[in-house]
Amino acid sequence: MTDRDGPAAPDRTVRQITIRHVAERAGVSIKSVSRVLNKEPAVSAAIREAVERAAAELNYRPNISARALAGARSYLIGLVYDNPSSNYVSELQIGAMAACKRAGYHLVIEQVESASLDVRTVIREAVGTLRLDGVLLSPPLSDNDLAMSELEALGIPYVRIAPYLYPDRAPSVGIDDQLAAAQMTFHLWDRGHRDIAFIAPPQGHAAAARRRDGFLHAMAERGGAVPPGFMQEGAFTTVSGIEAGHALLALPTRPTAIFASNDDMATGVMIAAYQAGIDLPGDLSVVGFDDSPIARSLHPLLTTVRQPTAAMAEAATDMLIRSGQARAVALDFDLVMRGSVAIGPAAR
Amino acid sequence: MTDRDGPAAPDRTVRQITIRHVAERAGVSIKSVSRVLNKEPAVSAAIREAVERAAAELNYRPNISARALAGARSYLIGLVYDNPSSNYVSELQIGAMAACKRAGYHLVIEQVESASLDVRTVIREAVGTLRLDGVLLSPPLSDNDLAMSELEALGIPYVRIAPYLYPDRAPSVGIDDQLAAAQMTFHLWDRGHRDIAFIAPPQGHAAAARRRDGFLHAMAERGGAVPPGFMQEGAFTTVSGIEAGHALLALPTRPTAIFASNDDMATGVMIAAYQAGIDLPGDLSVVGFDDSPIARSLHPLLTTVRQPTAAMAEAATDMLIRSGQARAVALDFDLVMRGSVAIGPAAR
DNA sequence: ACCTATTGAGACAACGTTGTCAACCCGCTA
DNA sequence: TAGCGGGTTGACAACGTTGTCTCAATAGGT
Repeated sequence: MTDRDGPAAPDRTVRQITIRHVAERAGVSIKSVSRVLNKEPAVSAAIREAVERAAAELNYRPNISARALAGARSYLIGLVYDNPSSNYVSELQIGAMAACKRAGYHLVIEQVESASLDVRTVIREAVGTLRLDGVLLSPPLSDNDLAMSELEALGIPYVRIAPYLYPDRAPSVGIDDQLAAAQMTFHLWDRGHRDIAFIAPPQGHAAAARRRDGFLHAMAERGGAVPPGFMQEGAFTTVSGIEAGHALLALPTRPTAIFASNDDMATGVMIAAYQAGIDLPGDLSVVGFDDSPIARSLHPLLTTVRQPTAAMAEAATDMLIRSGQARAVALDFDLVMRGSVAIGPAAR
Repeated sequence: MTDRDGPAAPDRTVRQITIRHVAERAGVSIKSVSRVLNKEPAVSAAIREAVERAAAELNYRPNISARALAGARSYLIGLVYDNPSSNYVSELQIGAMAACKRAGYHLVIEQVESASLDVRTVIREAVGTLRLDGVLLSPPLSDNDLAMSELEALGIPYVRIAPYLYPDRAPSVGIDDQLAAAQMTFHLWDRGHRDIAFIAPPQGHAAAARRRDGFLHAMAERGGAVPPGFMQEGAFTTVSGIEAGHALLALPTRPTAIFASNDDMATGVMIAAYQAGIDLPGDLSVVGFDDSPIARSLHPLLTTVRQPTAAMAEAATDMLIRSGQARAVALDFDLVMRGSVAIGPAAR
């Protein structure tokens, strides 16, 4: 185990600056240093200042391993995800990292296959070995019973991001998917569309099912009809969007607007329209959901719903760090109006 | 600090299963358990087996904090990145995580603004506090002097992913960008294109500058001419691709093919072509570089160069974990032929 | 002036693992 | 039979921090 140190191996034996050095320089006990660093009460201003100066001068960084070993906190938050779009994960990470950085925490990421039993193992392994202070569960893991049970058994706090099922099982952060879908539907309606088709998320996909409800309720509220052929089922992929698009565009009475329950499927619809020689948005309006980056690369630019993904992760991480008692938190969403919606027949 | 435990607070006082429990159950000393777990030599088969059984029965997981504190290794690898495309980062993470998982390591991610002095702080903070065993530097940090100097000062091994500058400064993993660009250029040439324009990466952007060299050398080798107007400068964004595309398409002699040095700019070129009413790929062939997911969402599908991003990160992580002496490693790339290249004038 | 709270500070023992070193056992040689 | 060396094993002390306990000093009430 020591023969790993070749001639070029870096010198890992440099002694680090410890709390003891700081204590010595400040002329106090190590415990007082610890108190100052952890912002514990009952420290005089004089000692606090002396310690802070000494720490700054020595450029002292507490050793997280020692902290975790001695104390209760590991200063590590885990982000567990399956594999939704990379952009989505990336946004989550940005938000989570921002919150971590602010509080001196660090982010450890773990990927799992949510379908497999692997979930249990990965969580047990990561938590057991890393002593995470909390875990962020992102879709579709936010509704994964195995993951939640395991975390509960291990007694680790966790927050679910954009869950759908079991709303009160654990703290969560999300948006009101149903309201967002309804508002988008009203937008189409108000722009003069009546024949609106919907491409639903795959069966069983959680948060997204609420998008379908939002669409249907909004249509009902306005007194609009949704013929059976106007409800297509997708798989959240571009390809499934192309298929659903072709099916809808082949209908005897063609919809004047198509609401895809995510942006990838909306992209597919646009491709289908290109292929069918249909003018966008003149002959067909298309809207999506998520505001993934592709929405800004399409032609025309896609009108969609923006979820504050990064903010959601940030809020969730804060909840974990603060260990507050908050339950389900709903953040605001935005309807992003771009060029893919034109005036419909009823408003011409 | 203790009033954080509300009534609903999880019981974090559960004692974990330690090496001592395993030792007791196996009837050996804790040191022997440690030896077995670390696969040290000089352990009899009998003890090895007894320890392994006991550990499995107790479902024992070594505490990473204690390991890091007592020993030399923290079992933590850091991935530092600025913010290239989210897909790219995601691929890196997948590769790095795979290598980590295999070796019982975990991945900590840190984002920095490479332009700012922040780089130093983030690295010092993360390394100083986490005791990382190694750091993965991803573009554009792979060429960041500040980052490298800091890591060298700290004595932490690091591997650069897809670097360009200072090829021998530290171990690195990449592809041969110049060769890839040359091969793509030959591909266009061989399909009958002679008037080929190039949209270069922003000044100073590292690995990508080699793409420009590859293009120019390939053209020179075939005896082709590259008029000044055919070399445009982009900013790696879709918008800059649109601008460059419009500039190129407004030229008196229009190129029959455009080689954009990344996929986002190729997307922009396609949008510019749509807007100018130019038929793709009939009147204009377009190729990109990176094989980002958008390449598969465009219409027509984009021909591009696929970098084995995940494999690069995986190889880099392995190098870190094994602490081998390998230097610059070049992995294989692929030319992904899709529909965006048509037969050019010279081959008709 | 005395006693009692209250607050500030330090000594010391964890925490769970690995590194060091000494002791042991075995078979072999002199 | 004693001595020797290689291969195994275990005792014990780190590692750097926080939690607990104790003690001193100060303030407040009679």
